[in-house]
Formats: sequence, structure tokens, C-alpha cells
Amino acid sequence: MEFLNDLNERQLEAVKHTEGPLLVLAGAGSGKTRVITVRIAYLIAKEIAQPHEILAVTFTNKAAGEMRERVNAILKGRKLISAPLISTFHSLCVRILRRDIEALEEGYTRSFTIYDTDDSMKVIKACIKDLGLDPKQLAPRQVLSAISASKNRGEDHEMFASRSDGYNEKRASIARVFKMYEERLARANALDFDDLLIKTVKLLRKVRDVRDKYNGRYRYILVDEYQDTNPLQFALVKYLTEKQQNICVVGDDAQSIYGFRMADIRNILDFEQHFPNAKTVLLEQNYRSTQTILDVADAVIKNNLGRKEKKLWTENRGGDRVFYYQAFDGDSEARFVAEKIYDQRRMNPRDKVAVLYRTNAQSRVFEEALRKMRIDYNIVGGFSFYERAEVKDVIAYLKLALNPDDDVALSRVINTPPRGLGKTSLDEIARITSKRGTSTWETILAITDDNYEGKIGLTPRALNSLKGFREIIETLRGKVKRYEDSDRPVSNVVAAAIENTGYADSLRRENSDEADNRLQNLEELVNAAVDYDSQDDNGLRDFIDHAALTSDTDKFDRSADVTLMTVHAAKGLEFSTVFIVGLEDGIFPHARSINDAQELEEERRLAYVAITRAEKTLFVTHSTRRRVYGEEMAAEPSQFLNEMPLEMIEDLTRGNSWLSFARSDAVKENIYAAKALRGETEKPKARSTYSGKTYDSKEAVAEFFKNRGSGSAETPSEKKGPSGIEKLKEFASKDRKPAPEPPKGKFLPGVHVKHSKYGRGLVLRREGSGDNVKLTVSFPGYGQKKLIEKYANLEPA
DNA sequence: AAGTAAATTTTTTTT
DNA sequence: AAATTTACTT
Repeated sequence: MEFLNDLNERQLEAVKHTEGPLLVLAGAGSGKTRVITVRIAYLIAKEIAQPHEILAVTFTNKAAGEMRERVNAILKGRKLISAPLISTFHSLCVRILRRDIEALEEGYTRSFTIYDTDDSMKVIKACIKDLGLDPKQLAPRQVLSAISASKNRGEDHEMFASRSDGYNEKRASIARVFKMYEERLARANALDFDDLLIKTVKLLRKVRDVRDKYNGRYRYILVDEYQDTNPLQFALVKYLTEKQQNICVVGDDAQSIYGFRMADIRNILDFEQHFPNAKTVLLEQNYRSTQTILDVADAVIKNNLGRKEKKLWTENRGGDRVFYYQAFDGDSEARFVAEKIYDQRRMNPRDKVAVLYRTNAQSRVFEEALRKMRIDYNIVGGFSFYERAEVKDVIAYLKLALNPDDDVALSRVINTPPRGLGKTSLDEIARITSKRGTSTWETILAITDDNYEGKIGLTPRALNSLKGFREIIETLRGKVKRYEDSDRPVSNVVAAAIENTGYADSLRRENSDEADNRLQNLEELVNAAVDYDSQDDNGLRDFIDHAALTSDTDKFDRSADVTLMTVHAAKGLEFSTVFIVGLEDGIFPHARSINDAQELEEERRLAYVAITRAEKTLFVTHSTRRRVYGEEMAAEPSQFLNEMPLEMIEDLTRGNSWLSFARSDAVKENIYAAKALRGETEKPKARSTYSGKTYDSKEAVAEFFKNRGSGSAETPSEKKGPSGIEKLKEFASKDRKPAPEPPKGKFLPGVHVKHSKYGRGLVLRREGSGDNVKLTVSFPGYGQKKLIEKYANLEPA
């Protein structure tokens, strides 16, 4: 068993402890995936378990795929009769439900449809409308996330309603939507992402036979990224391991970054209580990064309270300092990154580079800069292939063929391509449907029947179109059956859904570049289907499930030289060189997390994840101005930059930067200010709730913007002159299209003001004119406030 | 009914 | 700035 040789003692301990519950607390880069994969291989090679008796669960398809690959690599050469099941939580649930959901006796059948977030949103919107509620007051987005959060806590709509009776009108409205949403999903034989888990847990809880079956089937269960499990996933694991207790979980509490999806860090912290007699193995040796990078990461994460103490160490030598750059604006930040990548690629062509940002919206400028420099890059996230409208349309036809009660799919394609069934006709069909209380498809069947008795407010032409649509779907359904046992069950039907529904013809008639492009995408979909036919002998059903459960983060290509992605998407990956960009207050940490201590800690863990992705070289950048919603706003450095040890940072900014100011003698002499810069003056209690800029808490430090008379990041040093802000403006007018001349003597973005209640703050944004001027001002300790200039009584500060 | 222009909103993070 | 929704033509 030579594959055990390159494990350290701790890792070996984790691999060999096969019986009973095992918790592996694995720090970043400590060989977590290696432990899981080797453990699987060990179980098989030692014949402790048959391959098919092993279940490994991950969160992403990407992780599952990689794990599968690595297990295969270790075991290559051995003839195996079966394979371990390595799956995501959601695919595992689909697999179980496709077999056994009918045992739940809730009316769901095995041909249920999966609704993705988009589909769910459509149902929510329809519910809000049909209940006569105002979508302005009850944002569908909010409703959806409230419902999802509730579901993930393990509640149903009745529990939600019972927690909300009485005074809270909004909650009561949400409860009504919740109820209707559930009814509609049930009627459509559809499950949303949360339901996949909920129904599986329910099934295992209620039906003894089913629970026994899966308990018997999977004798060894492994869970990756256990710190990201939510209560439902925990329940699932608990039920699946009930009998044998051979559960091995691997995770790192410092990398818990899915709180917004109800992930509960206590699952990992309390593992020993949940599973008595659990053994715990701590992996602290890091094989990925330099000591410098680990020290920086550690300095940042130390600011979180309540975590399992864990100190990573490495045998790797010190390494470079962390490179820092302050840019003038988003474009120059991107240009800097592109240039550095260019240099890096020339010096070390084999090294992989990643650009990590907080939100997907930040990717654009970096894409443009890289394209200008002719650097090939790969981008993870954003638009996925399966999210394209034309692909979703065709998939909707296929879903409809498998489950015609799927109302969302039906409404998507009933008039796509246009068949003369406009709003009026669709409203009438909806009216009859809600009167009958059936699915839309059944209404269509009824009213297109020549013997239909009821009143139909449809024009003969519309009714005729409807008959045509019915025809199309029924033909497609026939094809699914006909090709089921052929050797191309998927691609034949996919092709039919494109050609025989009038979809392709309609695109061809358009005769535009755009339409051509869409046709090409559909060709790609057919290709994917052909692939699918040749690889697995799974049917159309699996193909559709795959499309629903595969996400954009799954398309990471390890061979790409340069990858752009969010920090979330980067979890579990590693790169020689990492750029963490947009380290600004309000971006990273995100503005929505800044006023909540818990969420701020999650942002900090996110920063920790980002830093620890780097093997050799780490760049951190921020910009002093940033476009948000199309408007330029002043931006302050992220508090996470403050938390990094200044002596480990090398400033690459040309001219003065926030960092050079932070280190300047003037500040160093003022010990208090220096400490403030490092965030060390906060009272312990205020610490975790503190939301302002730490260096701003001392007046001397706040002078920063004023004092750096030598100009912006881009301007080489000059003699002291006008204020920094004026310099910035001057620079702006030279470098780019002349900005509209702002009114003089007013509170412009970038100036500090004084407010009677909130004290000193920085103007971020100014909108409107005359008496209607609205200002967005950031007050340390109070967060961002929107003020009407006329009434706010601000003074220059 | 369908296409276009105007207005409005949007950004966390993801299975 | 871009995308989505609504209002308004034809």
C-alpha cells in the first residue's frame, strides 16, 4: 500500500481510524482532500469495504469530480467491480428521491421536476401577484430568501406562519406566499433546491424501510467541508450513519463561509457531542504556502472571537513579503494586476495565477485589462452555459416532456417561439387554471378537448395555437418514450426539442448574428447530449438533473494559467500567485455584512480563505475610487488590510499610499495613532461590533486624505501643493473624459464632514441638485448614512 | 400581439 | 454600467 507513504503521522492516523466517528480538523492546505481520498482508497485496498459501500459527500460537483479523479489515480491498476459513490449533497438526495420519494406519500412521483432558483423566483412572483400583494413592498427576492432560510431551519409553512401571527404584517404576508408557493410546487410535482434535502430527510425519518436500506447500503460515509453543513444536511448525515456510525467528517471552522446558506459552524464545533466516542485528529502542518502567507492569514483571522485555536506551520521557508498596491481607480487597479500577471507569466510560465474578488460584478474590469494585454484567462462564475436563455428554453421543453405539470417550464415555452399566445390569452388560461385548481397542462388538455363544456374566453385563433402547442408537447413526449431504449436516448430527444418545436426555425428566420450565436449554443447542447449518451447509460432524466444541479463554479479548469473568480469559488483551490483585489471597505468586507458582528467575522474568514489560496506570492490591492452602480464613489481601504502585519507588506504603489502613510514617521511617533492603524486600540467589547475604519478613529490618521499632498497613487511624488483630493480631481480631468464640473464649495465625494450626532465622516457619494442633494456618508462606528444635504447641517471637517 | 423606448433596479457569496 | 421591468407605439 505504497500510497500511504507520503502521508504524515497525523494524516495516517486519520486514514487508519476506519471504525467509528472521526473528526478531522484540517487547516488550510494541510492535505484535507488527500486524507479523504487516501482513506477511501485504503478502505477499498484493505478490503474493509466494497467500493459501493462507501459514500463521500461534497458541496460542489467540482470537489466531487476531483475526489473521484484522485481516488481513481491512487487505485489505478486495480480491477474494481464497483465504484464508491462520490456525490454532492444535492445529487445524493436526487438519487434517493428518484427511487423512493413515492414512499413519502405526499403526492410526489418519481418523475418530479427540480426547480432552480430562477424557477422558484418565478413561482414566488406569481404568488405575490395572485395574492394581490404589492411586489414593491414585498420584494420577491426577500420573500424567496426568507422562505429558503425558514426551510433550511427545518420549518414548513405552518411553522413559519405560527411564528409570525399577529402584528408583523410583512411576515404574515410572507407566510401566505410561502403556503401558496408550496401548494404550487406540489401541484407541479416540483422540488426546489431546499426541498431536495427536506424531502430526503423526511423520507429517512418517516419511512423505516427506506432508512434501513440506505443505512445498510453505505457502510462508510465521508463528508468534506463539514463546517459548511446546515441543519438539514446534518440531519441527513445523522440518519444515514445511524446504524454503523462510521462517519468521517473533514473541515476547518476558520473556513466556514456559507452562513448565508444557513450553514452552522456548531455542526463541526460540537461534533464530539453529536457523535459520542468520536476521535479527533488535528492537521496543522501546511504544505501549500510560505510562512509569510500563513503569518498574514493568521494575523487576520486572530481578530475573530470564538474559534478553535489552531496554528498552522510549514517547513517552507519564509518567502516574499506580501505585495501591496493602491490604485487610483478600478481601471488602474485592473491594469496593475494585468501588468503584474504579464511579468509573472514571463518569469514563471508554469505557475498558475488567480485573481480573487468578493463579488462577480467586479470581474469585468479585470477581463478587459487582461484582454488588452492579450493574456488568456479563464473565468469561473457569472454566466453559466445552462443559464443562457436558449438553453433554458430547450431544457424547459425537455422538462415538460418528462413532467407536463411543470408550470414554470410550461409558461417559459408556451409562447416561445411566438405562437400568437400573448398576455391576454395566457391570463385567460391562468384564470381557468386557478378556478380548476389543477396544473396548467391539465387545463390545456381540458379546454382543447372538443367536448369541453365551460366558458373559454379565447379567440378561435388562440385556441387553435394552443392545440398546436399541445400537439408539440405530446409529440415530444412520444419521442422520449420511443427513444428510451435506443442507444441515443438523450441526444435524439434534445435534437427533437430544438427542431420539432419550431424553436430552431424561429431563430433561423431571424437571420441575425445574435440568433446564429444562439443556434451555435444549441448545437453545443446537442453535443453535450451526444457525450452524455456515449458515456453513461443514464437517460434524459439524468441529463436534465445534471443541468439543474451543475453550477458555474464547477467549470474551473485546473490547467488554465490565469483564473478569475470569487473568493467563495476559490475555496479548496491553490495557486502559485494570488491577487486579492478590491480590498475596500464596503466591498470586502461587503457593505451588507459590515454592521453585524457575526457576518463581519464570516467576511474575515472569507479573507482568510483568500489569503491561504496562495502558495508563493500574494498581491493585495485596493483603489481610492470605485464605481458602484455606475457612479464613482470614494473608497477606503479594507479593515482587513489594517489587520495584516505592516512589516510583512511591500508597497508597490508609485507615490504615497495609505500604507506608506500608515508607516510614516509622523504616525509612528504617535504611538496611539499607530496602534489605531493596526486596530489595537479598540476596547475588547467594541471589537467585534466595531464597523468603522480603524485608522479613522484617530484624528491624525484621518488627515490622511488631506495630507498626502504628493498626489494620488499614480502620480509620481511632487512637492507639497494642493490637497490630495484636488490632485485627484486634477488627475481625473487629465486622464479621462472630462467629468462634469461639480458645484464648488460643496460636500463632494472624498471630503470629510462633521455631523452633530455621528461626528466625523467621509462623503462617499452625492446625488441630485439644489435642495434635493442627497449625500451618502460613511461614519466610523455608525456605518453608511444617507442624508439630505439641506437638513443634515453638515460642516466641513 | 409584438416590438421598442423609457424607467427602474441591481451586487453579496451558491447547491 | 448593465440588466430587467414597465410603458408606449405600431
